Amino acid sequence: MTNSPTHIDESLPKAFKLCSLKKIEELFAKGSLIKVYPLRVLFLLENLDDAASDATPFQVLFSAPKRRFKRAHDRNYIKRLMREVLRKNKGVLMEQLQTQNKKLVFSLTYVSDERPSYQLLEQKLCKVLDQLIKELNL
RNA sequence: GCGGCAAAUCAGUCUAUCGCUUUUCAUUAGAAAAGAGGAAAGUCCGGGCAGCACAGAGCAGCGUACUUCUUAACGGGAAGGGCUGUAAUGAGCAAUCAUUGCAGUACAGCUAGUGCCACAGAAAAUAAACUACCUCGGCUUGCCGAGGAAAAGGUGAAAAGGUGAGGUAAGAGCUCACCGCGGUUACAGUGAUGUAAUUGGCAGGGUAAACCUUACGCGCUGAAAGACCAAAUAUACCGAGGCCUGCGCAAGCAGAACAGGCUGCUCGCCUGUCUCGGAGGGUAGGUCGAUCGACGCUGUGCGCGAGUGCAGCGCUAGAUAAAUGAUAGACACCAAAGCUGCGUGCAGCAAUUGGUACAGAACCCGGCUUAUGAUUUGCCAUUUUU
RNA sequence: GGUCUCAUGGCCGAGCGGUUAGGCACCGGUCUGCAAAACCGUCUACAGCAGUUCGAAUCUGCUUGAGACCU
Repeated sequence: MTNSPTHIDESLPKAFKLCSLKKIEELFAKGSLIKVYPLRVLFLLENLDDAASDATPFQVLFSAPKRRFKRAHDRNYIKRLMREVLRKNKGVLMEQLQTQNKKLVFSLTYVSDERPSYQLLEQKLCKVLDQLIKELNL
């Protein structure tokens, strides 16, 4: 998972997705909260063992509430957008995590009532990433 | 031109960059191929599939309800019949009837029983008699009493067959003609039903999307079903009390009692063996189910049709906190304003701006319902012009 | 994914085929120097669209919204 200088890795395969039910429950029970409207972020930091070297530096969960978006295709659209933005802007976060040998588990929840545009979401999500990196360095 | 209904087709396309899921290939890096819908939706029906249950019977419950057909099945679909509304035409004094077009139709049974029908009205279902009508009697001469009758008035959603004529004190299916309604018979039709003849003076208002009756159908639960792997396992532990009857030396057998099961209930059948209290352990996940099927397309035979037989070709998502996307550009289509032409609301033109619907598979099929952008065809209704 | 329930004024809530009770709130009045309390009065409703029926909040179908349960 080393980034070459010429080619920026913009992939986001399934290993980065948070699937374990136990981890999710732990996250929602103990996670810390950051709010950057229209996003709501819960996160949890872990020390990475040497044995689990193949593990990804972070795992993320995307969520769009059914309460606010009645139609399935609207929820899918929002989750796709969030994933798209994260995939393009995750580089800095990855580097920080790898140098500190830590693992981050976090969730992204969209809490507005309106369908977002790509540009708006990118701007907001970059703010979120900045804050996360600040938290890391504390 | 606008609106409605029905049927059919499509569901924006291409390029670049960066990504997602599955499969195949490759030692790796990576490469190639495939990747949402007509409704994937609502979950309103039906089936496959799976588990549990199932000697059998009865009761309850749920559903369906013109006929015939179609199908794996259906509450779906097709064809046909009846009924209702509406328009036109025709017959008739009228009541009403016939034909045609269009639209609708949850359309078994109130003549099995029970219930309900507010208000108004005399009376709301075994008929009855407020006003008015007729006869007789009385007198204060416009009222009272007795009787007749049920046509007229008014009420209501609905008033006890309708119209016309005869008849009568007045009237009444009281009688007659026609119409409507019911019964029977014959004929036609697989049948719903239709046609004709004959008969009944007419009895029996409506309501079953009121209880209900009749006929037919339905075992229950749904992929969070279920199977396998892994892991774990408790009919365990502690305390208190109890341990029935018969036979038998005993082991055991039989019975009783209790508990449980037969997933709506009962009969009936089967299984097990003590009760009370205390304390207290454990359930990360993975694989299959799961995508070749009542499958699709083409041709052809049968059938009015829904459908169905045969032949050929094709393989067309399989995810699992859940994949098919984002950005940029070009083209296509729609709308708006602009210019030109004239028949003044149409045609042509180049460029600009905005928009391109409804909506996301979650085991799989057959329907129904709802949402929705265009295009084409047919039918119906309406408006305007020639 | 599956199963089921509910919807009546601003809020709570009765009504099971015949003019939609009642309470709270709001508004107006009486009372008071002013207000509160009390009393009197007014206003505002059957989620929507069809059907059955003489008549529907109630019965039936479809739609919309809200909520609950099953791992």
